[in-house]
Amino acid sequence: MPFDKKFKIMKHISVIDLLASTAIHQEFTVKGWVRSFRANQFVALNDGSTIKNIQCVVDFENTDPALLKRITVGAAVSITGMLEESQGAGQRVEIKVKTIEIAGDADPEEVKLTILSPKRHSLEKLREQAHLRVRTNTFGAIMRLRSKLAFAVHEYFNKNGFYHAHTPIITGSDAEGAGEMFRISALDPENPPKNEDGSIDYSQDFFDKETNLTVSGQLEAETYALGLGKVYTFGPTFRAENSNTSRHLAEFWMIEPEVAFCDLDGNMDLAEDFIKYVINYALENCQDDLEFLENRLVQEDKSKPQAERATMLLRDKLKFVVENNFKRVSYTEAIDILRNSKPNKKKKFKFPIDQWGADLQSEHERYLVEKHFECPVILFDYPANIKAFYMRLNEDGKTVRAMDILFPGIGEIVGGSQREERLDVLKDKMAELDIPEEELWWYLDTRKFGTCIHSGFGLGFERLVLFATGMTNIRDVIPYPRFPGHAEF
RNA sequence: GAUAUUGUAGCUCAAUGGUAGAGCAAAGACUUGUUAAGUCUGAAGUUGUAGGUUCGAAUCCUUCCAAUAUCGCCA
Repeated sequence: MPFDKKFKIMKHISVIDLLASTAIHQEFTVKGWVRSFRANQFVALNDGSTIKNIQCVVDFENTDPALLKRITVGAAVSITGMLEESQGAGQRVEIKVKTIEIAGDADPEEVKLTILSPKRHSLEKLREQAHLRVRTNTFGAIMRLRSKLAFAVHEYFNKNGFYHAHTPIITGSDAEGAGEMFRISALDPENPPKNEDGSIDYSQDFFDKETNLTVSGQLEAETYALGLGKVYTFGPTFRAENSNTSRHLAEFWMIEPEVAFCDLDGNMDLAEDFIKYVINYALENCQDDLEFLENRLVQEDKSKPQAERATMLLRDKLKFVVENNFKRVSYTEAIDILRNSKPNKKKKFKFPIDQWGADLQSEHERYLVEKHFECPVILFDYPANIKAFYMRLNEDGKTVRAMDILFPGIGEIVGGSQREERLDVLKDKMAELDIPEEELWWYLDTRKFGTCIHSGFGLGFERLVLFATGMTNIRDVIPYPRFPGHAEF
């Protein structure tokens, strides 16, 4: 039984249920926000349950003009009336209004200064009013899709025998090496206790040590994989990097599965299967929102030169990902492809590829994904010296069992690896990179007590939402984006 | 952090160094089965900021601020 019926919390029906209802000539109460009020009688009402509006027809000749005047764009209203078949062409059913109550007024003179005013607004303008943008069609669609995708993430792992591990947000280890961290402290910033050498004495802080916001739950997830077998984390992650791009955030949500007795091949299989499941879930469960976002992109493309237009519609692009295998290519093969590529020979790359061992720049990744293979690509077996300390060293002694998944238009969406399970090799690597063993004693313990082959990856949730929605700026797929200089709202 | 571009009405944009203008939105009136409704009317501006060049600056120069894109770091 639906929650609303069971607990009688809501005495009104949602728009999504009303639009699907066949209860013609029955009375309903519906509550939402006025999207438009046409011809003094047609209220387009939206309550967020779906991108679609319910049309409510007001008998304006028998309604107090003072009340009609308060039915303005953005106002919250409660409408009671009969569900009837619509005489107009745009909708199957509509509500013949019996009573209309203004729950919350919206002064048109003030509404016109906001993005609520009924016209097209740029995404930049919407970003400045992030608290109101969820009331627009575009952001309603994006955020409903984001919510559904998050649900699909949990559903996938739950169906496949994974346990959700809640790894800490506050971390006492600063050896993860995934980026600059945000320090957290309860000390008086005006007058912190000092050591003799003038540095801040964190032993007097809340946790008796220096602590930060997590940059990754991976190390903790590894310890849980080596007990629960298959685990995943899905939570906020923080990076204090001064990154100003359309695909980086200082606060983002990361999905990190970790699996015991799983090698890199199994890891790639998991990542590919997972992504396909989640994208397919959106295709099957978010059709109205995807249709709207697809049309939005088509409209946007019309103002672009032919060469910059999308070659595939949004939903076709998603279907393509679901139905086709990702191309798996070793780093060494990728270097060969790039070295012999036209842009490399014609010196079109800003960073020419000449020898094995070079880190791939985004221009190279884009070439592989968007020009050469034209599909998602999994790159694996990277040179050891450009990757993190915990990745499994291959028998060749120079590559590690790392893999990145590259998506068209987005770049790196997944970064993962088989983890180094051999205690001596791991210790040598840490010594090489000056990572103190004392910091990670608990992590090293996993390699002492019943170590085993295991693998995992990190997937940036917002990058997945970017791909699924066809949006191009990551700040538009999270309610309140955090990036350098921006923590408003 | 680097580079580039942009900043004019609520929004999207015009304006050769010479009177700041249009569309949309909003307001008022009319119309009333509309689908981003329609018709008419009036209103709306310290051209991001601070300085400079010039008889004259939205326009040229400099400072600062902001936004966006690309790059680096990554997810």
